[in-house]
Amino acid sequence: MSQPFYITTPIYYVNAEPHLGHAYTTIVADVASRFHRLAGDEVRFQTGTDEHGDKIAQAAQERGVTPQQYADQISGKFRHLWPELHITNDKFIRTTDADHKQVVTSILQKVYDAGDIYFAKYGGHYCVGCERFLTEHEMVDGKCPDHGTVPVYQEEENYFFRMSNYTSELKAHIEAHPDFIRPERYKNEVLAMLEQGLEDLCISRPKTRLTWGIDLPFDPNYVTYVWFDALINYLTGLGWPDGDNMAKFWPGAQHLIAKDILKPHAIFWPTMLMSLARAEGRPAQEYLYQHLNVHGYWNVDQAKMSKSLGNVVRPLELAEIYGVEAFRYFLMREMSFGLDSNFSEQAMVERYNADLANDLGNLFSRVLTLLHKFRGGVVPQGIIPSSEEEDWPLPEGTIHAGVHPDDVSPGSPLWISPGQLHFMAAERTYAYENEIRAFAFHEGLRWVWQIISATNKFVVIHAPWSLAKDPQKATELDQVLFTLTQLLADIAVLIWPVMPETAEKMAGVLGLHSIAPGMLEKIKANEPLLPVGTQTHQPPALFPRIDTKKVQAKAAKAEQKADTKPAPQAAEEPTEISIEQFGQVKLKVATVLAAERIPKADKILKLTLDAGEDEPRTVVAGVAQHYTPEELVGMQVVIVANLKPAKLRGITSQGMVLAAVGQDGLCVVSPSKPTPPGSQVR
RNA sequence: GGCGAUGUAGCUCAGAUGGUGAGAGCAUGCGGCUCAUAUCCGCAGUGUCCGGGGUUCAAGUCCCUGCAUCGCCA
Repeated sequence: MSQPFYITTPIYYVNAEPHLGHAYTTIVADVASRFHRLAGDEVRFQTGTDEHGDKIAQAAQERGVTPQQYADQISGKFRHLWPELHITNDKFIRTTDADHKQVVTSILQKVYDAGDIYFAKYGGHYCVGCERFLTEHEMVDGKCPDHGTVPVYQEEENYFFRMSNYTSELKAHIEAHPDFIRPERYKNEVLAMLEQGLEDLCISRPKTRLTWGIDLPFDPNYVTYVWFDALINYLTGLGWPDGDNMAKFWPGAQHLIAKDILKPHAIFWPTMLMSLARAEGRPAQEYLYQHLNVHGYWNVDQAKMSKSLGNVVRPLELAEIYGVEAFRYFLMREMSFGLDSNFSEQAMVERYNADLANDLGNLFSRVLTLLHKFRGGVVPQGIIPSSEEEDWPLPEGTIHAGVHPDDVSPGSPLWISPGQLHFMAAERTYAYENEIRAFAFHEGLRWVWQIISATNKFVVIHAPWSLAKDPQKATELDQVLFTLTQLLADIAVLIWPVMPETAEKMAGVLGLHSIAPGMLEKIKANEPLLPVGTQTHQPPALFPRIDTKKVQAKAAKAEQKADTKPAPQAAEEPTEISIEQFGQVKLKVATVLAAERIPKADKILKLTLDAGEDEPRTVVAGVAQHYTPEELVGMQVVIVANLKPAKLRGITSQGMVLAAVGQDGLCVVSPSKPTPPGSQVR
């Protein structure tokens, strides 16, 4: 347990809808939060929306609504997106919240009273798009280089914050705390800015130009500059000045941002905090945040994105297609934190198949199948040796099928004993923890995948299916299956911050009630997570492999469609398919356990089916106009069992019910005699 | 214009303080196993370490220079 952890994302400007960049930042914050919760730390995770400024006022005007209405609308979109991405923020703050206005006002007054804000005349070329004055040098042909518009020359009096006074103090702090800004490249960038010297910061806008903002407490003719307003949200959210959370969480404050807003966070904000500290007569150290974590951009490779969705490419849709968990994993694994990365559907599918389906999903599936086959799914007797050396005794000449004898006799480089595997996992868990704490998520996940890989190797080396053939080796088989099952539990815990739902699903199947703080410590201490005798369940396919050929074919097809504008509908309907193609469709008999109407949906019913699996399936069927729910209960139907789950009216449908489409209605297909649920149909 | 970063196998990238034969993952080829989601394990490669100069007994690793890409600042 360490210091309470306070992580913030930027508050997102409501001039645009949420996109990949917002999602990434927020997912990173969520992963860090979850990791710290797992480590037993107290955690507070805050995100929100920034709602003041010229641009918002303009966008609202264009739509004929008030700025507040407009802000409410976009802010709501952010707020509702996060739960869908399995994000667990403790606080969602808005700069239009009353308490925030209060805090900003109060801080401005303090800083003003302390003499760090002064009034001065300023003239310059103001660009509305940039919301700031441009220097002569910045303009190209008298226009703003970013917006291509001619700035307006304006002379006005404004309030300025004495930022320049803090230049050397900030520089000293950064030099004394090398990880104040990380990764290092951004620290260097900030030092370079400081080297050039800071100017004072204009922190006001006259109301003649803008009214959508927070009034300056010492001059009602002005509103506060958006950055000065926005940054303070990090304090408001904790109940500044004297809320309980303030004392508890502010000392462990860490901010998370994308590189484009480095300057406000690395320069404006610390100097504001130093000024506030000075105004309160406290040391600056008490007010400065602990870390600023800076990440790079996602370059969306349009060419490699799905064409199946048409020409508009929306990375967030990939989360719907391949699952939120895989989406989170991909973002965390693919980007070297701090650097730019490329985002493409192809890269995501490759990671999905290689890391999630082949390595993790398949490991989970094979180990549990073995456990069920040979030990009834019960965790057998076994131990974790107290040291690598004192390993469980290895039978002489243990040679198993699957590998060359020379390669895997005990002592050879490829050999892994149960003790070695456990110790290796413990060691990698330490490494993983260090990387995650340092925001090197991609590195952290690499360590976890080393454990997964070693566990797969362990399966082959010890070949439980061979051990099972020899009754003399029952103890050895017990130990091997014990070890493997414990490793699955370890892995579930380790991936929880990134893929919480998957981890919990794994835990459930393993008979582990929940994933709780303290488990990380157990793994590091080589203590088993699953008691001997624990009953496990049949494994589901965590990440069904994605057939890349199908995806490509689909993409190609969609591309054709896109090329020839009026899509020739009937053109591609293959007249014949192969038996293999048909074999890919898994049809099963299922019994309807329950059926219910869905509010506001007159065509579909929500069915709960027994398909001979551990848990009942939910399938949405479009039969409401032809069957009453009562008629269906108890009836046997045929379902497509391996259909990709789809969301209909907010309900995830895991398959579809087959029905004959006649001239006057639908008729559900049913076996002609009662058949055990789960029976194959072919 | 100033400053900085990056340029290493087909792809994505690791490679403090210069010193045994240049690495990982993915993709590729070959072999093995059959518990598993046609998955897993093993083996095998290929690289002018951006080009050119230099320092050194020794340089992806230091210096200079050129090119390319990107970023920051003006």
